[in-house]
Amino acid sequence: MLNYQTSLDLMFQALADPSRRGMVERLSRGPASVSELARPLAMSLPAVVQHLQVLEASGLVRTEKVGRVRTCRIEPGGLQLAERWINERRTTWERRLDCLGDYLAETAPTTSKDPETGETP
Amino acid sequence: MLNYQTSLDLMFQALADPSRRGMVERLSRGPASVSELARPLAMSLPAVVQHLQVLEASGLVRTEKVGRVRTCRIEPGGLQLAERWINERRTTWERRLDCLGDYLAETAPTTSKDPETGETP
DNA sequence: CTGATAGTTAAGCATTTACTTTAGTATCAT
DNA sequence: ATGATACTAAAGTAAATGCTTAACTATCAG
Repeated sequence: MLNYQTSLDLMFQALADPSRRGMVERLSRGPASVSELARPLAMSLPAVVQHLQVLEASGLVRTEKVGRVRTCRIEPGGLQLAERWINERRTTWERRLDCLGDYLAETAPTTSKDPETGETP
Repeated sequence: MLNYQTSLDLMFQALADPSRRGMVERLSRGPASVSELARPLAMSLPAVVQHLQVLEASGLVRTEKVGRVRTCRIEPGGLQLAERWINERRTTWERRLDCLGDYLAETAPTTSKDPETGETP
């Protein structure tokens, strides 16, 4: 089991490549084989498989081989980790802005002008 | 102006490093100078500045130099792009699951579970 | 069995990344 | 003016990344 930081590293790293994001987009519309994933991409099959390994390691995609075809699907809830991190940043930042708003409203309730220059920035 | 794909590349790439995420976390609690950002990190100051350049290029952070100190702050709405992409994937995937649920319910309404006993045969 | 399909393994290579050190340049306090 | 502070610029490096090609292994259809 990987720790939180490493999981986020792998997840964001996996999403940082347009081909890999393309694969995730394709897979969120339904499962696909490796060759199906490869078809729209301008690269060799081994390259696609390597991208796929990155996606699997990140927990975004799960694959399963039956016969000679490997079927790839979205790992449900795989994106949750990234989503959570982003939401935490947003709320921390928004809460801070609220406090700042309170502070400004309290300190200078009437001044929308710079008292030095008399200008509105 | 950068296109959508490149912006996502830069954003996710920027978030894929724990030091940079640490800086973003610090900055979402309020502005900081370069040295303040560097303090908790086990690396040289130039390294921190390089990370900062990645964050600026990604649109997550804005910096401004006054006198000899460069003040760094979160770029409001910088995370929106990543957030939007993730949400789009989630909804696409969830909608698909709904359809699949409909399909299963229609095709085999009685075979997955006995609604009386709750048992799976 | 034979050939085609689907994927795998391994090795190599150019580029990018994440640092480092060393040597600066402004700015500020005294 | 002098020294300390806060960066900045440049160059070098080890490791990671994103590919490639070539050769190989299963599986399936006829």
